[in-house]
Amino acid sequence: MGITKLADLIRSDAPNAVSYKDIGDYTGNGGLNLLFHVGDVGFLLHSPLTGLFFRTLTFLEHDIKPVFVFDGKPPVEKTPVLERRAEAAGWSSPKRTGEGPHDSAFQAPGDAEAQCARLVRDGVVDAVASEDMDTLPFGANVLIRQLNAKKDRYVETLVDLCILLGCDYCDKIPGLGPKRALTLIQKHRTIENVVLHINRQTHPVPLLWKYKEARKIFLDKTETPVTNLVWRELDEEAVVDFLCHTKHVREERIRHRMKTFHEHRENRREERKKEKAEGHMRQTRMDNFFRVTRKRGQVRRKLLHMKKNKKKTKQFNLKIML
DNA sequence: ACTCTGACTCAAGACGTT
DNA sequence: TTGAGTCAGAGT
DNA sequence: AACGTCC
Repeated sequence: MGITKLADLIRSDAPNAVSYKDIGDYTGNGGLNLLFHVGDVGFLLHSPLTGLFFRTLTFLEHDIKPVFVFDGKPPVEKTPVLERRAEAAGWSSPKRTGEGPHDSAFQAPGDAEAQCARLVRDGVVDAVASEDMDTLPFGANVLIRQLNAKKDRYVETLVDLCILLGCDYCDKIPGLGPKRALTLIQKHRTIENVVLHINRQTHPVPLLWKYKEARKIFLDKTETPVTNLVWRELDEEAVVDFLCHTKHVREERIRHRMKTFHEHRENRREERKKEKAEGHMRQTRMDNFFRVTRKRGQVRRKLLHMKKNKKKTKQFNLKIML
């Protein structure tokens, strides 16, 4: 679990920091947007895999190029869990829990989350959507965008706040919840200072508190192992082969989706050509996106976070927090 | 009065047809 | 299973 | 919008 309370805090104390955008608003800007996903290898072993296929095409149709990172952990012991989840989703549990395409999947060394953050930070990708793609991405998939250069200070502040809110890497100060944490951090900036100003009776600092280690994990600036991602076009035959022949998905379904995908793409191509012919680059929706984002004047954090959010049916929303 | 916590509940994917 | 949302009760 | 199917 990530820092769940952060979502609450943002909702209550910085509602303006969130704006909702349709996924379509990213389309048509030259198709250069990258979006980023974290997944579990286990998902490739089971039925939701089909969903992954469909969703990926939806991304592509919006000029979003997804990058998938899978946790390197062996899914073996997790299998029962995944099966149960699959059942909960209304599917019969798959019989073949064999081997997924590990070799074709990119596995992140160490913590995938951290890896993702690094890729964003280094500008390799634009944004991160974390957690399964199956369940709704949420709190943990809030990942950071545009924390370059001078803004690092704010990142540090945010990190300290998150540690106070409670993260996976160290204890928190009991009795110190979101409200007080925010207030204290705003006032004192760092955990060290906060600690000096709290009532140690009512809010005892954990013994051997390893918040510095946690901080280090968050702020870790070391290597970005995967620097050069290579974009490969969709290989229809390979997909069909894997999904249909190996996983026994009905081929017609896949082909059909693939067909609409190509049609969609063709339409867009012509549209773009037509626009170009007209000569005038009219305001793209992307411009609007930035304008909206920037116009938040007094925001508490000069960070840009992105959050992917899914709505009932097929519409995707993006939350952008400044 | 405000804040924190824990215990509880609830839902949960994508497509196509009707 | 997970995570989100709500509520009651204890704590400040 | 609701529902059944997907495997």
